[in-house]
Amino acid sequence: MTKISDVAKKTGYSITTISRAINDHPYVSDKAKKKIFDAMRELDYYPNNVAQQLRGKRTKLIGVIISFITNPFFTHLVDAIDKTAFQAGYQIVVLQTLEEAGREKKFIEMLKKHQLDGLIMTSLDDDSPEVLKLIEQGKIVVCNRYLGDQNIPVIRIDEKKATYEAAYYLLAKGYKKIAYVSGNKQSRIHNDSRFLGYLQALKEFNIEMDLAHLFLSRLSVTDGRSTLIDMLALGDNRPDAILVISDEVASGILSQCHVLNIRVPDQFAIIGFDDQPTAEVMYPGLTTVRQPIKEMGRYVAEVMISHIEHKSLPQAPELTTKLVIRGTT
Amino acid sequence: MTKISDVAKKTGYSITTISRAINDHPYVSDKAKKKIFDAMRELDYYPNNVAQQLRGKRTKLIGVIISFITNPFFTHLVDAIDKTAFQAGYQIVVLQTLEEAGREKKFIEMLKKHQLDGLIMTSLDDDSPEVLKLIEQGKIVVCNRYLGDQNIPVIRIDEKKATYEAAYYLLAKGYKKIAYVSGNKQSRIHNDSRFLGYLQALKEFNIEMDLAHLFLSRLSVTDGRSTLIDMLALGDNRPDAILVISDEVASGILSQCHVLNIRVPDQFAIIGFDDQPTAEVMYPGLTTVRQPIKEMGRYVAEVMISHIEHKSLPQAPELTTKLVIRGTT
DNA sequence: CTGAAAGCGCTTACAG
DNA sequence: CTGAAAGCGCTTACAG
Repeated sequence: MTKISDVAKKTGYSITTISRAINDHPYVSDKAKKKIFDAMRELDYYPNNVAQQLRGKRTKLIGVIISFITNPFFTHLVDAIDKTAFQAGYQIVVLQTLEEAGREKKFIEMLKKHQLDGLIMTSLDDDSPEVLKLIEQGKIVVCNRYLGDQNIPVIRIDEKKATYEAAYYLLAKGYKKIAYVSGNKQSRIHNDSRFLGYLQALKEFNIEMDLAHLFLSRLSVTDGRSTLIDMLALGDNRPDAILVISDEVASGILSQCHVLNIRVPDQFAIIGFDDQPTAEVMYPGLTTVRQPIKEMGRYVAEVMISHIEHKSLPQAPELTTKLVIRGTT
Repeated sequence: MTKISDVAKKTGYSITTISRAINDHPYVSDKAKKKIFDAMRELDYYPNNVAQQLRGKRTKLIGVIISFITNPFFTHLVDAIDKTAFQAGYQIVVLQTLEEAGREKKFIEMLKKHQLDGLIMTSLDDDSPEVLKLIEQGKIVVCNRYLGDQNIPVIRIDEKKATYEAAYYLLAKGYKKIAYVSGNKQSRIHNDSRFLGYLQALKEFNIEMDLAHLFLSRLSVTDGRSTLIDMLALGDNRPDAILVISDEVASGILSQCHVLNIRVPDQFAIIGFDDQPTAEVMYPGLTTVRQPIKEMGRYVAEVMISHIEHKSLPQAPELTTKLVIRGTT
């Protein structure tokens, strides 16, 4: 492995001068620079980043914790974060928790061990004092969905408004029995702004929520399929419209409608959430709440980098959702 | 920032002993261990990984280069790689090229600068001597699709067989004009085993390929839509079946069929490639070539780690594709 | 079982 | 414009 002293030996300059040339320091003669860069090329020398870090204290690595990398919402978010970070000279490390206990902890350790300059978390299980301290220090930035302590700053869309508008749209169209399908757990539903937005719309139309129309912990395409079957089992009390907090689950429901010869939107209107690429190619096209993923990703990356570099924070953009109407409503 | 000397001061033991306790070295008294671990907890001390690396020469980071993180094929591959690597104590760094020149080069530099222990590449533009050397040294492992130098070891499915079987299936069903739609560029098609498999099937049925039925550089849903329109423009010479080397593009074609009221599979039979989650929820369900992504991901990770740790290579699994028949054929 | 000291490959304040 | 030396936070061979 060639190292800086090899370049020094080859050129006759000191290690100090080689280092300065590499780091674009002024006060290195052009003659020296040329000789040094030539030697570096010949030796195929690249400075050992680890040694540089030990001095400079920066890894130029930002961790991004997501639950599943196979979820398109997260890949689009990561994509936006990556593009912004890359331009600023940072590299993203995608860390998936798989919703397994222990993984999150391990990733936070990576931060504490200085493997990472900062950590962007799209979910947060552990809100222990140490983690809160890291958030305060700007080492951790939380974005997207966090349903815990309300004092923690979180970058997110106006979630309540998003579901309020979607439910309102259905109600205004005359649908009366609107089911709510979410990946969220029972225990956390009371803190969930998306659920609150749905409730508010119902309230404005003087409709009482029917607990039988609440379907929780529905995460996958398969869950979507079984959710439709659960709904049909309600007989006369079955919903006439479905607000699903995930395009993935919505696509399972819609697909199952084809299997069972149920007409959409005649028998069931369906609204999804996210506007993933799939929504557009489904048949009929899936009406869904589009999230400003790119804007959110860019902004959260900017905030993270400002913290790392001790710069002033960028101005917050408006993170506005939009109901995209297609064929399922 | 608390460091090892802080722990030493607090416990009264030497730095050496602290280090040994951390690294589970034998010959540290239980009494010392207890005192040290307690102090570590109290101080919220975590060893600086960067300093450890400078001694140990390992970052425990493996880079994975993909073109787009928003492509489900890659996320599933990354998922499988990640799971295997995580178990072995490695963390994955997902690097997307966005097919932009320069990014790949930058990522290879990360390897040379020792930011990464190894690099898994799912595509490879730069086959310069230095890169070939890194491949030989086992620092870089190539998997999936690489259409260049035939002497480079690549971990991949039997691509020729995969498309041969798909095309054969269509021909055996009586389809005569089979279009071939690929994301590949014109200039690389002659090295593309998938294309060769298609040709071979045609040959066995004594059918000459029609150049008008060859659609290249088709990468996105939108490309799929326009491809269908291009086909319709062929009038009498339009294909009766379509072999698409991407579920994404296939979903664009299928969706556009709905828009234009074209019956599938009556007027067009369609076969995709990958068996992405979307394939199952399309209407009708998309017939497609399933790739053994998990097995491939696991295996490529195992090979990478064996190289890094100078262990003997794992046995290669059979990477068998399978034609999954649904409603579009 | 424990510790002093060298060294990993760099950067940077200090001196010239 | 250039260089000798200290030091970043660890690990490990050597000595006890």
